[in-house]
Amino acid sequence: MFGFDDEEFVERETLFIEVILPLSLAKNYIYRVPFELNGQVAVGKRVVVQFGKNKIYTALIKSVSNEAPGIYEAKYIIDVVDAYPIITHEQLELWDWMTLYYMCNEGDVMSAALPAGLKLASETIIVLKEDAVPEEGVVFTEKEEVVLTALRSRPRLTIDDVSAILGQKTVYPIINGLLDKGMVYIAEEVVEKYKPLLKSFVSLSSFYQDEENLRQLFGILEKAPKQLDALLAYLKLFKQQDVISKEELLEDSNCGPGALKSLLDKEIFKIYKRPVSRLRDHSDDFILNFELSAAQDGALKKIEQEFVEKDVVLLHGVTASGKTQIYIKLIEHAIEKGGQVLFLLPEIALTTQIVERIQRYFGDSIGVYHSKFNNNERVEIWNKVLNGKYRVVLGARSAVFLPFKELKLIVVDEEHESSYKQQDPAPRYQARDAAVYLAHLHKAKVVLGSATPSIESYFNAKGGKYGLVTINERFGGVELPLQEVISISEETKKKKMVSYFSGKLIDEIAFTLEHKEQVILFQNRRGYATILICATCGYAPKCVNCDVSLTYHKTSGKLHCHYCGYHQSSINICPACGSVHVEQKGFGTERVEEELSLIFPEAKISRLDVDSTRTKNGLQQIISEFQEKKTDILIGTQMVAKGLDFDNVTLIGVINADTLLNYPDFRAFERSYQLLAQVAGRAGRRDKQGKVIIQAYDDNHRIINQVIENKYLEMYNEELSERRQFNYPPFTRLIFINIKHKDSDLLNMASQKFANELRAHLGGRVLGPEQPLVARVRNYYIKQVIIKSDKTTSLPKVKSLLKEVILQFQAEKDFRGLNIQVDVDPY
DNA sequence: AGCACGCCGACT
DNA sequence: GTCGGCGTGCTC
Repeated sequence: MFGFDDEEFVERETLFIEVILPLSLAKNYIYRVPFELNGQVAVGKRVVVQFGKNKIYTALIKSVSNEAPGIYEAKYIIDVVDAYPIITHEQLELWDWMTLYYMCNEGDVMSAALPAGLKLASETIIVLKEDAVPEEGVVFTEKEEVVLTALRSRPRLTIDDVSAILGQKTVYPIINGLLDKGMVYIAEEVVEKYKPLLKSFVSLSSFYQDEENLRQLFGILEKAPKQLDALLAYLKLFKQQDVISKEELLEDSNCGPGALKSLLDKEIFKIYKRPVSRLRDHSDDFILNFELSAAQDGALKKIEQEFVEKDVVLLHGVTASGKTQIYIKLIEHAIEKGGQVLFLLPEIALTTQIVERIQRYFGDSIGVYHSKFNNNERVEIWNKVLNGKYRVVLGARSAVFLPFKELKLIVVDEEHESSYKQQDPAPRYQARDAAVYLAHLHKAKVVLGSATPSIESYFNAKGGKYGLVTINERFGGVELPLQEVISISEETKKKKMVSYFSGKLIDEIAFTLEHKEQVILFQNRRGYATILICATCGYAPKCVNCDVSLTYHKTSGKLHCHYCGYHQSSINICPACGSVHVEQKGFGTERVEEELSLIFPEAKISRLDVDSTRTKNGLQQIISEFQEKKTDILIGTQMVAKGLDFDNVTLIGVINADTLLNYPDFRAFERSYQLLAQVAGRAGRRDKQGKVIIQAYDDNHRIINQVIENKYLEMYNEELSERRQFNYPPFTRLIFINIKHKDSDLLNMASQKFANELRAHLGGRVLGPEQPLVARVRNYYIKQVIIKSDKTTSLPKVKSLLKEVILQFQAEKDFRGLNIQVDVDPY
């Protein structure tokens, strides 16, 4: 080709790129591409850019254009990192959606999405100029001298190093001084954090690959039996596999490293290094052979049938109904069609058998992705998903960010779990919802599975947006536990209550212990007494921050606030009137433990709540002691309902279900039902039917019966229609706004004003500032304002209004220092 | 996120 | 006087 061809033209064009920086910034920045890099820039690749004075970051190219920004001169990019885009088009779309939907910055999403290993680290490095001679008349300060001396023994120092050497934080004046005096310069070093793991492999040198030479070698090695042994082991291994690692050879040949070294010295063997996977090998091709039960098969067919019309199906299957097998079949079908599958699990579930079972079933083509893995491993999984080596990925919420290419199916197990919602750093996303959107981008299907579905998923299923499939029987003939609701009022009348326990519950506990089986008792309050109250004047100690009653903890002898962690020593005399009649009202796990030990002095009882597990390893120790049957009875708060599997528990008692059913909002009532259903489903073994005893006052019997009869979803209906009656929109988009400040009075004032401002814009649908609760984290007070926008107001509209109000608000001089976090929780 | 700049109080 | 604290604003 001669003359002006296209390529030459492209090279002459000046390109500008919009990049996302991995920082929480309100907008993206535009950089200029030097001609020589024109051919390399592409959307989805990373670039090295200088941002600010002397910081270097890797940013991601969001778009490429040839129009220069009008007002400012764009900086040049330093380099292009990737040969190929590491972010797919769909991922960028997901990021976009997330920034809008959860009201955060693109940089927040990028930081959350990329494993740290793909974000390059930059370190500012100070280097001594080799030929530097101070100009005449230049005097160094003492601190400058110290730094210069340090640089002479070690010519490269980071800012942190200088800070350490001088023993002070502010080092910039000194470094600037040295820069001005021409003694040092700043070098920026971008370090790629990911290093592949190299492993040593052994191979026979090419000379001995020849049969004749090899035969002669046997003769030569006759006098060195260990070396001969190594050679034989090598040849044997070579028949089975094409590469042989150093370890394998040493292990198989019982020759020491000495013998191997001599073979290397004699150039019989060669060592070469190559990158290997850090991940555990699951090459054992053990196949779980199972047949679906009729119920499972029916559910599977129904799901696939629903998929014709619907993109999302809610699978409501009772505890132990064998949802995993259904997932496996669905995954199999998706893989057969050449697709990739994402299997989302709550964080805690990732360490349990379900992962192992699926891993065994699908072998090498499966990846596991969650926070316990280090950066290198995460990058490795990322790459394997990108190049399609992994067909199935099991992961916690952050796995929605992986670079899928052929996504066909997403399974969200335990769909109701709150750990799918990221709480603190932005982006505060709900991974289940993000998964639905991700699937939409890939035209993939979604199964949401749960024994206790979330209210929003049920709502979507009921409204016809999602399909609904139900399994009502347990898998493999395991019987549902016998469930019995005991009336506390009636037992009291009959004088059968002993402390907090009904006669029936005590009998059952005794019976269970006799049979060397275990008991879990559930009481959803911690501490000893819920309230202390003066019998004479009615005074009750309250938290100084939160305006809630303090709970008495006998173990610590203190009064604790369960909201903010505030505590003070307990009282025996009423501080208001001096009376000695201070009564205890309400009871928690500590009290249950104490009372129970009086009735069963022989039994070994332990307690599982936030207090008893506060010490390091506390939780693990309590659980393993119970699993090893060193404890007979475990008393716990809702922690006992969370995915714990004990195989010898045949009795579960709910001490007081009424405390569970007192709910101020629909989130709380949802959680109550879930907890109750989870607890009630957990008793029993494969070979023995379990028992569940639920104690409650009469008014709540109907609700409890319905929950345990697994008319779980009907409960939602009732609640929803009740709310409709009161003209209280059952499904609102909630926008939580946390406002933080160090000064609680100012915060109270500001949140009132903020809420009023919002009301003026949004028409009276703002709640929260009236609530007395002000939580305290570190030295900040936190107040929550909640916007309930019903479906008549569009979410983008509410958001833009909200942004406006926040900006306006933060501009006010009185309220500076106010930290406003927005958290959208939409339905 | 850094980092500079500017404004204040407490010290050689 | 200036060192060092923190609040504020900016980075293409």
